[in-house]
Amino acid sequence: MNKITFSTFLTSNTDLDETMIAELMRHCRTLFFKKGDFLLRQGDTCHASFFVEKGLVRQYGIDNEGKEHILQFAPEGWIVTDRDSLYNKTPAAYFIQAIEDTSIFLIEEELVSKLTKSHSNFTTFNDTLLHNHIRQLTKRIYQLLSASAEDRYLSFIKTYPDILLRVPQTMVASYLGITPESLSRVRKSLSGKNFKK
Amino acid sequence: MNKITFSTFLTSNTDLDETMIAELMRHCRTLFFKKGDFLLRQGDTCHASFFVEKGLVRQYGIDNEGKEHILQFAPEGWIVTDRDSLYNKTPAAYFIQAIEDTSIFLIEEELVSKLTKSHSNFTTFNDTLLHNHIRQLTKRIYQLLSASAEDRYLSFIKTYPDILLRVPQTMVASYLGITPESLSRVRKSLSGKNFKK
DNA sequence: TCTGTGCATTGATGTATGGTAAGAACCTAT
DNA sequence: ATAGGTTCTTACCATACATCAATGCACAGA
Repeated sequence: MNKITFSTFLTSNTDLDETMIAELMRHCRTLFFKKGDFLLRQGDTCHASFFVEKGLVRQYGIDNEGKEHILQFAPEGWIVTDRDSLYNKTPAAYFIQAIEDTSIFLIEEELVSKLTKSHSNFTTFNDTLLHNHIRQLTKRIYQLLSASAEDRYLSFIKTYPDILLRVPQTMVASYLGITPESLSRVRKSLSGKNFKK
Repeated sequence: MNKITFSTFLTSNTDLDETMIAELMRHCRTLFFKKGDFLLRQGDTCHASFFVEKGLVRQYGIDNEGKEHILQFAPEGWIVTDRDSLYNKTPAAYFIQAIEDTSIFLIEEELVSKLTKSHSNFTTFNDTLLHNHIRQLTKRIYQLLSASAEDRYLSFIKTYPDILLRVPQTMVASYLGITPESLSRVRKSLSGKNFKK
């Protein structure tokens, strides 16, 4: 996967003008994380949003039995953060971790809230992010309520074909809400179905 | 349940001043829905947010097998809308329906976006709503991934004891992602556990 | 090259939840 | 009070998915 800089992302996906983008760039910095490093730990308070320039990140939680549950993957061009912690300045409930060597464009919340106050363009951009997030979360809930493991897997393949190839199946299973063993069986059963056609 | 007007809601939950609240009131209206009436149908485009003054509303979808899946309940003091449809002006994917006789304070999106541009207080209020929604959705996903039907039911009881008493168990089951029969068994098993202690 | 470590697969078996069908309990309207 | 609808429960059986344990495989490090 190629690197995507935040500035090209903004140029092609928003109405923000050159001046605004340049200002953003001046106040932010790029950080590098090795595979396995944490961008945010459960219990920390989150102060920034993370734009993934290169690499891959996951957000996940650990339940009382020690099992991991993945809320989200974020590859190049995605923004990931703990919105609850960020907005309410409370300890984060989830971890954010690099699962490949990753370069992150760090956007401090302080800067965001400053820009939001002064530039309505930027407010709109932020608003769009929130709405996209809500749409995505709602769709996921609906799927968890209505679809079988197999259907959820098929939908995952279709929606995130790129991610599928970059993460271990264990993590895909965790995202889908099933065990790795079950995912293996789902895949086997699907491959059988394809050959029969 | 007692009626909650939008203006008292705003007074006690936001920073909005009297003038702003008065302006909002002037441009909005209250609508009444009978039990079973639809505030929004799948396929319609949503143009407003619905503040529940009195009564109870649900948002739900129907899958290809004809089964209903409830995304959300909204009792007095809650705001419900189809954010995707509202923001992107696309056809709604879900229904919004009154499940009691309900009085709704209708907030046109056009008004919201006008106020958002001119009054930063109102922008903040709107932003808070979006963040609260995201927090709630994320928590729900995490529960669907990690908790058993019994645990989800216990959590529902704890979080929405009022709603539990006002909706048929069929709907609670649909919200939890299980069948009414399973919910009945979960309840039976729980009542057994309580007596044994 | 050997070896360890993590990941994927498989089989045997267990458990949670679903499907069906019947009846009981409860509303509501006449 | 009766009838007709809906909701809830229960019993029996079916299925989806989990758990446990063993094996194989690939790849990184000594």
